[in-house]
Amino acid sequence: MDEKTKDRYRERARVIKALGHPTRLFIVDELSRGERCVCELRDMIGADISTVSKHLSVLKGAGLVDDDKRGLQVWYRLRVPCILKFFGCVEDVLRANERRVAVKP
Amino acid sequence: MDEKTKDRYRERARVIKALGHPTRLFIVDELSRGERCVCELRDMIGADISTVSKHLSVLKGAGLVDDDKRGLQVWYRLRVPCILKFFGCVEDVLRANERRVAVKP
DNA sequence: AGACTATTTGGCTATTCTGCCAACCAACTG
DNA sequence: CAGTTGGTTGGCAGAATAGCCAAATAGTCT
Repeated sequence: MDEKTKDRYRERARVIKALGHPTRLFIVDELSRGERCVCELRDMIGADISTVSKHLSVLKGAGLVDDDKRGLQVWYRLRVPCILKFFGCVEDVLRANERRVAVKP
Repeated sequence: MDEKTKDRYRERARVIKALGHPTRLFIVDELSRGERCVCELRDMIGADISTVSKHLSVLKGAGLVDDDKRGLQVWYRLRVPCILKFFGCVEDVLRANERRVAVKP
């Protein structure tokens, strides 16, 4: 595998890794319903605002969300909605896993 | 957010996190073309076989692949093919990112 | 200007993840 | 049965992540 191909996989992994955290997954889910400001997200998540802000910057760095300052608040929104379709597939995996546990204990 | 909802996000994140590594992404991509044994994957990846084996066990733990021993070799295959559709979306994100870099340097 | 609010950044510790080596296990071969 | 091959597991050192606090920044309001 040449270096350029490896780089391509690295970039892809970076995008996916950004989704691989419960809090960031929640944020993406929430943003799928519309724009949210950081303080709204912090209230829903219940973590320190600096923690929420860092999660948002991971999502932004991966190109998954965009932000936009209006007055004192910063509003975030989803940049690439197709992500959401993927969540259905993740649910399929989880359902299959539940069956697997039931069948082979 | 109640504890049950958090757990649900944790499970989803675990599945996605399993995909968030260049090597594992490569493996999934390769398995989308058919079954592969560990030694074939090791040759393509060029890492120690124990490293490849551990990546496979992460994927298996997440319910993304299944394995099956035949003779000396262990063959792996994708368990939930819908994953592949997602990769198209990841590419969309990367293309959008390239545009972003071009526009705002 | 000074006080106040919303958010980001820096820094730190604790935890998790990676990848290599060595040891081990399982199935085949002579 | 001894030797060989293909894979997994345990252990460890180094890298990357997460989350909190404190400090810095940027807009608003008086």
